[in-house]
Amino acid sequence: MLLSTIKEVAKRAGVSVGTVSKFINNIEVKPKTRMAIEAAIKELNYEPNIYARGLKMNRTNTIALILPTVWHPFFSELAYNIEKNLRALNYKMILCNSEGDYKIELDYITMAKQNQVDGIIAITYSDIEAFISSNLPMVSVDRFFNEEITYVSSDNLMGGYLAAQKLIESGCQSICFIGEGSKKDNSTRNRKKGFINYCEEHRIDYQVCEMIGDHDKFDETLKQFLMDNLIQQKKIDGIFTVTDAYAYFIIEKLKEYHLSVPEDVQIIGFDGAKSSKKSVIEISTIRQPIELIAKHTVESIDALINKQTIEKEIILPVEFHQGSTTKH
Amino acid sequence: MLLSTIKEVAKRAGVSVGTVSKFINNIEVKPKTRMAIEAAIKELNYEPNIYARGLKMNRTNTIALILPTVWHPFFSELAYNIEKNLRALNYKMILCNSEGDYKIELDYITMAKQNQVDGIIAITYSDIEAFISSNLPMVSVDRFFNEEITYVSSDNLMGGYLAAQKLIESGCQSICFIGEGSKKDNSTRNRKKGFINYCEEHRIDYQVCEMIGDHDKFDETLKQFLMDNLIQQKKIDGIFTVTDAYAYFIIEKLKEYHLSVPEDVQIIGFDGAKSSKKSVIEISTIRQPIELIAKHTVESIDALINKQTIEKEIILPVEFHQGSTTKH
DNA sequence: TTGTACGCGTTATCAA
DNA sequence: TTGATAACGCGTACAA
Repeated sequence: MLLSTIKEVAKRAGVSVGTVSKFINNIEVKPKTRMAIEAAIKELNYEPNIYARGLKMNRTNTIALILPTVWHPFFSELAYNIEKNLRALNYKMILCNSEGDYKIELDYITMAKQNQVDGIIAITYSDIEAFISSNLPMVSVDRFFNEEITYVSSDNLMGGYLAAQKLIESGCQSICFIGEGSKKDNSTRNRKKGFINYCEEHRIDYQVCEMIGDHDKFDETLKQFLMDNLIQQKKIDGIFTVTDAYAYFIIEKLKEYHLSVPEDVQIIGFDGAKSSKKSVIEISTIRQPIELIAKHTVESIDALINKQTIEKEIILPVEFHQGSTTKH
Repeated sequence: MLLSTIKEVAKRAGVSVGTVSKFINNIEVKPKTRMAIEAAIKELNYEPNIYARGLKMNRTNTIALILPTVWHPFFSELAYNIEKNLRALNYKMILCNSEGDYKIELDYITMAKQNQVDGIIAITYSDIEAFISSNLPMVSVDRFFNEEITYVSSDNLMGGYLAAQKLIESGCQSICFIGEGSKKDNSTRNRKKGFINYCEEHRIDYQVCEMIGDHDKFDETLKQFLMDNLIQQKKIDGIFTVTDAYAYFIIEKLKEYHLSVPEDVQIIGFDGAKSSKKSVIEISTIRQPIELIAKHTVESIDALINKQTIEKEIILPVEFHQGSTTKH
């Protein structure tokens, strides 16, 4: 079961390599020669060597997907859908878990530049612009870099707005936003902004518990915030968290103090990812259209690779998912 | 920021391509020439073309990971860890979601044969042996094919045994195994077998609710089983499910009939995967040593690629995780 | 220590 | 319609 080359196939079929190449690439050949080539390929168990082809064509049909970690419901659902869409266009996908580490991200980008891949899909909050050359097609998901770099994102602004609206409509009197952001991460900033927009438009009092950057202290800050506003005094009865993960975390914390959700406090998260195809979303949340994100991301990277012109900014609609953490 | 070739670097540095190649591959050159080459590389923004190298060397430092879907807690945790281990050995990983579809699996294997990858790591229950040539290194995870194909697996037999033991130790009087298997899938069969072994060794009555192959009817079978043994009469007070996913499913079902876990029925699942690094395992379960599996799998595939001799069968220990679905 | 020249497997050009 | 041959970028004998 050894592999053979196009040369051997040509010799066996009694034709030239050029003709075999044409056949492989679906260019018309005489029925008779076609049959001879087909037979030779089968007999010799021939498979085209993609690397020789890549060398010649400067195309490998491979895309790198760089994300923090696939070990996370949102990213695994996204990675699954992106791979599915890529495969439909005959691309392979190299999975790159950067763990949000700038150095690892650069390693992957270096790899990409070595012609390993035709393009990059990245979810990153590091400043990697400088390392992206214009001849390396890239699509950013969730993160805006600059006017040049195509990006695909959920409508985070609308998501935050919707969350505030739903909390109020479900009967909350006093609501807050809880999250941990980074300066770079405009998507989480927009979630907060949308939330605030709604509150200010409707003259509703709101609070924000946030910590930029310094992750270590957030636990403490959060605990203090919950103490002050929920446990010692029930000032707040509605919470919007920047991600579902935070929502789950807070639900656990509240349990410890015997506050019940949604009776005492209602909570809305953000993401709406499921940990597997069959599982269900338990909490109330703003759901990102993951399938759509994947679809548009792949369409964009494919268009970039094929030098077609495309929208540089794609914002996709979110929707509210009613779960068990808000009242009907 | 255009890419340049080794030729251009050589010209710029005033040396030959051979010398540059040596430098790239860490073969000693004179300090003076080294500096000239280093400068030229920087100036020309040179990156070695991995495909030209791969063509020449017949190595690409890329591994294909074939699994049903990364959109699943167990597989995403596994994929994450495998990629991490591969990266440490300087391999890239192509992620292949086969959705358990034989045809898609073969497509990926064809790709692998075209020299896209140096080896395959596969989690599959299809009969793909025939398509694996001996010159394509492969490690199977969880599935035994034959004596030739290296495989890495949890100790499923011990897991089933442990589950039965723990249920009994937690006070169960009458226990059962619930699962859906396939004829090919020896890992789930072993879970059942271990469970039965314990019961028979200790002369404990047990039941089995199982369906091989025909997925459509399983829902109905299961419902009937629960009706007969739990809802109408409380015959059973301990359940071992073949995976965590089934455990969750059954917990939901029991809720509908107002049976509470673990008070009325205790449940132990199998897998113990977390949906993200930070999340916690809620249910009682037999935990697979995912990190260890990843580590040994990667070591094995690397050894195979480098033609080293290795263990053909690696069985790794499982452990019981105490969660909220069994009594202490 | 460095340079030359060939080959890896494929596609593209052009002539037949 | 087919065949011959020159690239593609790199590694490596072998020669200098």
